[in-house]
Amino acid sequence: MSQYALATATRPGRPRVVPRATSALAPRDEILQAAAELFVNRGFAATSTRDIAEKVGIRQASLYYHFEGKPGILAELLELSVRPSLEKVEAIELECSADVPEAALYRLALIDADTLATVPHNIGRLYRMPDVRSSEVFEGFQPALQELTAAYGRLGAGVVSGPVAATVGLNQLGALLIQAVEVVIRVRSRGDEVTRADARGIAATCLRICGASEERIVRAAGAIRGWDRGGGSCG
Amino acid sequence: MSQYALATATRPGRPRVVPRATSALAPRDEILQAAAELFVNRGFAATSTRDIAEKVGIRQASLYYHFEGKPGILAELLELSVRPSLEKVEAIELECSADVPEAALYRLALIDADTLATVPHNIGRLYRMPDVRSSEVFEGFQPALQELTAAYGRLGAGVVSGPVAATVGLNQLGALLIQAVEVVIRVRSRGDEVTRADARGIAATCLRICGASEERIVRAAGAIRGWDRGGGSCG
DNA sequence: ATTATCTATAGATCTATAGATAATGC
DNA sequence: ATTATCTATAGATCTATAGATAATGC
Repeated sequence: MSQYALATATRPGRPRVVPRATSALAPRDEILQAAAELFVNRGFAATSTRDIAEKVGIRQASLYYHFEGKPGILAELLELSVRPSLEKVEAIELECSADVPEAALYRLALIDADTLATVPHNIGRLYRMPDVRSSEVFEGFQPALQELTAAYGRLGAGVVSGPVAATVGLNQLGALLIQAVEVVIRVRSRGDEVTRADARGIAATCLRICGASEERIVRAAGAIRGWDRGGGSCG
Repeated sequence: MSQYALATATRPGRPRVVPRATSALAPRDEILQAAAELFVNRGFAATSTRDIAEKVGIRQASLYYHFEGKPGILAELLELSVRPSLEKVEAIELECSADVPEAALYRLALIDADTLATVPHNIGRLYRMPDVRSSEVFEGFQPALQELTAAYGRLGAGVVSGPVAATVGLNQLGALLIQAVEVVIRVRSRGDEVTRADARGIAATCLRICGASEERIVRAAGAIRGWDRGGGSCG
């Protein structure tokens, strides 16, 4: 045996009946990938555990070594597409919503849009699918999603100007803003890519929805750039 | 027996094990209603024929007297949500696209938005669901949908002004316009109603997407009013 | 006779478990 | 010993058909 272990290093465990392609992914991640693509393109309920296994190149029963069935796989995929937002929303609210509320909203929208734009196989769609929404797994995520909507609402409320406040109710504002961010999902569904520049455009749209002036928007975008470099404090 | 047949007139056929509620609907339509609600709220693949039958109050096997299974029911629902548009698109294009293209686009968008707004249980969502899109039934509707997108593209192309034409490709324009109309589906999914006024606003949005001036939009909306009263000719 | 249901059920999935097996790693 | 697979299969749906039955209508 050479001391230079190759990428194709053989793993422990009985070999697959269809030999593994030289995939850099761990088996668990291979399964997540395959499931993501099938769930998004054919539907969650329409995808059987056998479909997933076939795509990976293993036997149906072998899935259960890595996951507790289809619901377990779904749970992990849902987690992947919201964790980044949830992790950062609290920090963003604390950091700077008081003095520059529009910067905070811009930042949250940008992170969200970016996550949705880069997450594999457009799994942001899962949240929109009725078979997912009515699954037991989804119930566990509902509180987190509502909290996220509420955060958008609070941040938006700090930005809104008089005429906007008169038109759109505060409890609708959060939903409206998330809606705007989720354009990313729709664009990707059409097969188009969403660039970092697109994401900034979407974040700006969120501020416009709140009635922010173009000047405030430019300032908010500028504040972000400082963040990305320096990190943390709200100059 | 009285000569005054009641609405609850007994029908031929063996009685149901769960007696019919006094539904004005024909059994076939009862099934369509129940299926529409389940397909949209739980998903097509996630809904079994037994679920549908239960909701109607009949036995699972009895569905097959009225439909050729789940796909047959789906086909009829899909039909319901596009037939009005398809029926009228040709007439609209012939009537007046040459002299007042913006009126034609406005009219088509309005009819579409109105259909999507009033169709029962928001069945416009079906076209967006991956389990539906990958079903065999859906393939049959794809040509009609593409033709509809193409019609939006042609009508839009007659309206676009220079700066818009420079930005958005002509083959994308149709998709973009349909996208705008389908906001109706999204709004209804949120639980909100879509009024006739909302539909007019969406039709106007379509013209704005093409870069039409507010004046042209007002004129287009006015032309419609003439139509609704008089019918047919393009003054 | 016609219509609209019913009951019963075969056959096709689909999920999930039990237990065997073939690798690596120590 | 540990890990990751395999084979085999029980039990739970789910779809779709065959044939019986209970109404109305003529």
